[in-house]
Amino acid sequence: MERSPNPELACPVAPVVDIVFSRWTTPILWALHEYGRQRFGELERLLPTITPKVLTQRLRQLERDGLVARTYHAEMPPRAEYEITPLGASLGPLFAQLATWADTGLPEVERARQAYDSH
Amino acid sequence: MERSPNPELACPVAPVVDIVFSRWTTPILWALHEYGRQRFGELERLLPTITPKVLTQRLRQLERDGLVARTYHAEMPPRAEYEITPLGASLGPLFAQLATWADTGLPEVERARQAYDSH
DNA sequence: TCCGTCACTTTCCTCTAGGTAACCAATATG
DNA sequence: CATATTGGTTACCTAGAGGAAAGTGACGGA
Repeated sequence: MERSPNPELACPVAPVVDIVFSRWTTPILWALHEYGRQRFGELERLLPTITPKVLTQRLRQLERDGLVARTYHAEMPPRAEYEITPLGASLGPLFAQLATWADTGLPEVERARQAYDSH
Repeated sequence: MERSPNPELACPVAPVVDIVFSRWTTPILWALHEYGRQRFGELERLLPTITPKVLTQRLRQLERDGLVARTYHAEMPPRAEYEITPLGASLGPLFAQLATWADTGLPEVERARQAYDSH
């Protein structure tokens, strides 16, 4: 979770990577950005292979980092709603550019791998 | 290394994350982009806390993915040079945008964390 | 003959993100 | 009474990334 003193000295991008890019944080942010405010169970359905433990962990981290806001209604059964904050939404253009790069970049990476793997 | 079937279904950004964003791949790409072609030992000096094992591992992966090119001179002592490929360089604007986001985003994240941690 | 240089390689270890499965509180409904 | 619902929690386990430290091969120089 904590970066050693060096990588970020050499690279201003490194600290952002820690906060935004991991297996599930990116899909969660994307889902909230695409489909708007969602309940816990709705997020589970949008990300069918995530487990409740991990979903809670990532949501808590995103909440702590100010990228996602949680609203809890102590009804019975309870209701919890998650939505993107303005800070989280400010990542939108970045995600869009990443998705654009993926369109042409991923196929090129795939070709490079096949070339490399066949000596 | 392999994504389960789902996260990328929900999020077109996820596959890119695997290729580009990890502890050391980002700093390595950044260093090669900033300072141009570098020898193995020069990279070690630019990233003082990386170990040779990990540097080799990440460079091989970047080479296989077509983001970095390796030139080996079988002299004695040997000489190996690494440089960014056009595909790797095409990530430049993205990294720039990430660095820009970091300027205002990271302090906001820091404030959010302090607010969260003091209940 | 021993030392140093360079680009690694090898072995061993630790740490953590994530997965599996079971459990829980509190209430409404049948 | 049992059951379903919701938003989690808990204990346990595994795989993989990364770190530490030592070794390697081939040669040139002292």
